[in-house]
Amino acid sequence: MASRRPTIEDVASLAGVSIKTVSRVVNREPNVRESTQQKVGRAIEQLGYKPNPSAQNLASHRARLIVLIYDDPSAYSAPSSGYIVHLQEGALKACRERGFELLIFPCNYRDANVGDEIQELMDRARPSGIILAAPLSNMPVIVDAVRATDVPCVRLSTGSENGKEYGVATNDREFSAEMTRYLASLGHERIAFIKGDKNAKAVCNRFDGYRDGLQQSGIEYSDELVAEGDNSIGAGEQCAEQLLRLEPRPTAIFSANDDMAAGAVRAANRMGIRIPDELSIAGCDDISLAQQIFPSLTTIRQPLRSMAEAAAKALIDRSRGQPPEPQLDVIPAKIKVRESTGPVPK
Amino acid sequence: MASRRPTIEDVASLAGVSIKTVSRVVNREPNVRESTQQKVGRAIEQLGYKPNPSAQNLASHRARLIVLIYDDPSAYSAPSSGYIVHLQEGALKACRERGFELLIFPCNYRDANVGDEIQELMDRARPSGIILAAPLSNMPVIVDAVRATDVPCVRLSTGSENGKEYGVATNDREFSAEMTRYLASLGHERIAFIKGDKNAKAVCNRFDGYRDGLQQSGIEYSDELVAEGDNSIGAGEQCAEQLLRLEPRPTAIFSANDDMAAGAVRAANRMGIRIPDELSIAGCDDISLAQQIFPSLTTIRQPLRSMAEAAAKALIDRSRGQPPEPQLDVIPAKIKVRESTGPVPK
DNA sequence: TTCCTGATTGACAGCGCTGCCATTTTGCCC
DNA sequence: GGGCAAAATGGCAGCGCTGTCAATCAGGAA
Repeated sequence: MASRRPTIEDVASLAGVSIKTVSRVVNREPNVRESTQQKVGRAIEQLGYKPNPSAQNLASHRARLIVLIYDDPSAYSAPSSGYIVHLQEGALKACRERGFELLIFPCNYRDANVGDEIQELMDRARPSGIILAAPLSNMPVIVDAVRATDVPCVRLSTGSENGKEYGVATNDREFSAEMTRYLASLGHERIAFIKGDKNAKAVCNRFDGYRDGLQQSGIEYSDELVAEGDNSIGAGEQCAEQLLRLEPRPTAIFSANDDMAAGAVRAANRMGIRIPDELSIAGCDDISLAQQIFPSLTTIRQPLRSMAEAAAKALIDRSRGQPPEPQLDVIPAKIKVRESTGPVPK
Repeated sequence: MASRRPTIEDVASLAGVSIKTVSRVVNREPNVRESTQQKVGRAIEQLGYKPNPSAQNLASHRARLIVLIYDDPSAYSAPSSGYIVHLQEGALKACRERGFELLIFPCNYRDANVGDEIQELMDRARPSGIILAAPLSNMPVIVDAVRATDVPCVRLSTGSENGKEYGVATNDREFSAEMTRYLASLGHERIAFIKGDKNAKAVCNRFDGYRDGLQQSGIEYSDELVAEGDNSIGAGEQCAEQLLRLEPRPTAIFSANDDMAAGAVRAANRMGIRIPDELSIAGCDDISLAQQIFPSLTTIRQPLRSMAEAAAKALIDRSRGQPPEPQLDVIPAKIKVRESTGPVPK
């Protein structure tokens, strides 16, 4: 049983064709007679043949590899791990289905030499494509470094300023407006908002959505009710503390992401403010943390898996010569109501 | 500038040696004169040469690749994402330093065809080694499937039953005893314990440690104070609820992992029991969730990063012909006191 | 000086596949 | 039946490296 792995030659001789024809079948190239495909297919089956990716890559000058670049979760104020894991899952799914591998690449954009690191990875791994996760997808340092490598790239959660490139995003502005209207429909009028990192375009869109929602609900916007964090839990905690010291106190806090919303929950708990009896809190993203804390967060389920999957799929298709069609693929998100929101207190 | 990437031949001719000598320098093989190494090194530097991994792999019959296999976080009751991300970080660090890549492979051990999936991955990627994360590292289905591939494997958090293989674990039993003694030192006498999945050896060791700790503190063990979950947050919540209905109520709950401890926090919050005033809760692992919930968890900082790093390092060394020395590398963990524990209520 | 040993270097044949181009076969029209 | 374009297949040279083994060199013993 310890025999050599079958190679394309074994398949070819068993099927009685040339290795080139086997290669054609394996790569689903056109112009192969149906009967030949069957014959080769059977031989592949029988021998349990699996192409050697190193040989494929070497001969074809590209690796069947997608790289997912994201903000290092161990770095200060990086998005929490749930966010990344969801992206990994989606990208992995698309890759597996197509015989590609996924390489993960956490990186710290505060490092002076991120650019070099990225360049080096590309040199070493020669991937067919790059997926750039938020918030990195909007940071000039990173985006420029990636562009310099001339490897095709899909940026996640970029705004419409995406330009000529293909991108994947959600309808941030719309769903944020919807969440705001939802809070208003519960009777809330003093609805505070925690803004996120200015670099993250998607997060900014959410602020616009918040204002839209207020207006649509006939509530006047007030600067006083807005705080700005850096997307981290700690920042959310601080912002919430500040907002909750206002007189009169806001009855709802809507945060541009779940991490900061989780921080707001911590702050409220610490200050002895009951959720949702005295205060409603809502987030965005629906990372796993949203369900793990108490009370669980009302949030917006961002289709992170689907987004990463669409991105990986587009890159792989493209590497096979099928350019992606839309310039910005918008995958809609929807509200998920949990325990942290309720009617306005009397 | 858009010139062809330099190959080993370019380096060889610039340095005035044969390509084989360049190969020797690149691979740090012995028996190369110091002066030659310098010469080649300079040429590599000057050209910015990077070896083509596909060519290396093809010629050497193995990929410079480590696979990290873990329980799919999207599957029911899987460990939370923080656990995995820490492992990824550690493994990635060791791989990067040595020019290896890390492939991630979440899998669901409940799937009937996990074995096939693993086999297929090995066929496709031909990695130099496998890191098996807990709790998969103790599941016969998975372990057998991995053994069948004859790819070297390091299992994480296995018990001493690890056999002839190299493994990495922590001193679970000892630190659990220590945590128990710590709780006892705060005056607690009714210290409950939430056991985890029987399959996870490490988690079982923690139960033994709990009993040791009780004994060392002169507290009698009682079956009544022990509940058993499946390592998930939901299970922790249920177990805690059950334990907190006992009369008299336990004043502390020690959980075999952080996820279940987080579930216990949820249960206590839901039941209106104040932490740590009325109830102390402690976990194990120090996953990021431990700091994100309120109150933050007193726990045991398990050196997940270091463990994964040691595992990857051992595999890479081994693939280079240096077999790892110890059979079970024990990396000590230590207690991290946060907000969830306090003196026993009067 | 010559010979021998071990350290150092080089030559070259693949590794298993794909790209390119040549060749054969097929189908169809006159 | 001949002629021809298109479809189908084959041949083969690499891709950039490593393994194997042969060749060369340096240094000391005889």
